[in-house]
Amino acid sequence: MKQITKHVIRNDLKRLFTYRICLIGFKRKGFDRIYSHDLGEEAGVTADQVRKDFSVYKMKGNKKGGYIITDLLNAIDEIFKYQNNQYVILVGMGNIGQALVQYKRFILRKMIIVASFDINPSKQSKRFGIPVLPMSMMREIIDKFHVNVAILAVPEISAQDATNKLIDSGIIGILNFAPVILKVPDEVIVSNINLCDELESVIYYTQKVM
Amino acid sequence: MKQITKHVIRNDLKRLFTYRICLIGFKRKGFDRIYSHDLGEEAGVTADQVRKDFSVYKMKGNKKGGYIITDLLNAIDEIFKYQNNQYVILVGMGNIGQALVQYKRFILRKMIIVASFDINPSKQSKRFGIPVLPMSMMREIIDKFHVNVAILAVPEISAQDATNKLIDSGIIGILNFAPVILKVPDEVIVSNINLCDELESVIYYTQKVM
DNA sequence: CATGTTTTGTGATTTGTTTCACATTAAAAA
DNA sequence: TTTTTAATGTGAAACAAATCACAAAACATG
Ligand SMILES: NC(=O)c1ccc[n+]([C@@H]2O[C@H](COP(=O)([O-])OP(=O)(O)OC[C@H]3O[C@@H](n4cnc5c(N)ncnc54)[C@H](O)[C@@H]3O)[C@@H](O)[C@H]2O)c1
Ligand SMILES: NC(=O)c1ccc[n+]([C@@H]2O[C@H](COP(=O)([O-])OP(=O)(O)OC[C@H]3O[C@@H](n4cnc5c(N)ncnc54)[C@H](O)[C@@H]3O)[C@@H](O)[C@H]2O)c1
Repeated sequence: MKQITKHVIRNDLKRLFTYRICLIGFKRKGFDRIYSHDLGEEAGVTADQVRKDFSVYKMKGNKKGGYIITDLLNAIDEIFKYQNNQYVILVGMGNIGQALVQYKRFILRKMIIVASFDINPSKQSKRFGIPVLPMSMMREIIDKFHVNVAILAVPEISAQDATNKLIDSGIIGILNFAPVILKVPDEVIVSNINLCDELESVIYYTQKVM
Repeated sequence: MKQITKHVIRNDLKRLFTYRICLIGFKRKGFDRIYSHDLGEEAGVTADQVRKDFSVYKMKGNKKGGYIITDLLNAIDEIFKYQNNQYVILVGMGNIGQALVQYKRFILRKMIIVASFDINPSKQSKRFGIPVLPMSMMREIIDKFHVNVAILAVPEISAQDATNKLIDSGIIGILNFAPVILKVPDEVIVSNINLCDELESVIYYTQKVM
């Protein structure tokens, strides 16, 4: 077990995701070229930052002519290896879990929730488009679909237990919604979503402004 | 309208939130003092970082004796001004909106969703513990409860429209779940939650590991 | 009461990220 | 064809964040 749980997603990678969303938007509007300036405005960063990011990943544009959108999208896809669907599982079919399994955009981005798990048998009988299974079936599903990543949406009190079971079953990446710092081995990636913190931050900053 | 939408929550502030969660946990377990080392382990950062953060905000501990947990919690509360309840509204009572209005932890942290809004009249008749109102009542509620901050959970296509209406009605902080960069005036704070990006990042990092 | 140990507190240093400045290039205009 | 303009590309500089190193304090021990 590691002492320091790193769950930091590099900022430039986050920006690449943003760029991709913006680029898809521009493409849909009929553009096939884009200037760093315009992409920056849309993505909420400076043009310098855009060019620097592209420079780091060796994406080339045309002096005076801007960047070709499909080239950029291909390059980004290459960085993130988007050939195949990525299968994930979800644990905890409560309020937030049920919202997530119905989120269409995951599928658009080739991330498929193949099954969800819950200790509560009454959840297991409900229909959400994907099967809701007992915890005992976790390993079987993980092996069958070669799942590496899980979304964790169980109550705080159960989060570490569920994490242990996930790691035991072969999971090496967790998107964690419980406001808890999970103890995991070095090689496991954890990314924490803490909506209270986010909302509180916004409140904090609005009060600074006034 | 500003070109560069900054919606960055400073890193040390985020850590303060984490520290608070951990400190509350320690307190509940019966501790009243804590060493930077132990807090760091729980919070997933180094002991150095903990001490540095506290040093910046002038929170003092006792050489050899560690920090007094209630002192730290009071100091953090002071930084974030936690005397009063903070009222917020939510727009878009779809899958994610419904999960959020039922999230108890917001209330624990004194953030109260006083009302939600939806264009769909069929949502307006449903019961979720808080009223679901038509968009036309937004200004009235914002004024009545002195609301500054909104949670935005409408489809991407409606996000900018809804944002304009929110800002028009006096909102100056938005927690945005739509995967869209919102155009807002300089003084408005936007914090974007992009769950696709987060999940994709985790997948990306797990594939790097292998 | 001196000595050793543990822990805080913080300036100095290192590392990482963003911005700046400008050379380079390609297209458009003269 | 030459000049001007508008863009990219990237090393250097500035800035920000994290880590290091160690002095200072407090307590424990003999
Ligand atoms: N509701 C929200 O909007 C929201 C927002 C942010 C974070 N969260 C966090 O997400 C988590 C879930 O929140 P929720 O509101 O959906 O809670 P919930 O109580 O509605 O759902 C939790 C689900 O997890 C299941 N569960 C409990 N222990 C389990 C275990 N050990 N293994 C498998 N399943 C288990 C329960 O049966 C239940 O279906 C919590 O940690 C919460 O803090 C929720
Ligand atoms: N479902 C998820 O788990 C999830 C996860 C992350 C992000 N999101 C994002 O959150 C947003 C909502 O997702 P969802 O799954 O809840 O969608 P949804 O379709 O279930 O709900 C959207 C709700 O917004 C209402 N609405 C539409 N236009 C409106 C407007 N102009 N003003 C007020 N209300 C309006 C609709 O009536 C509906 O009730 C989307 O942008 C989505 O990308 C959803």
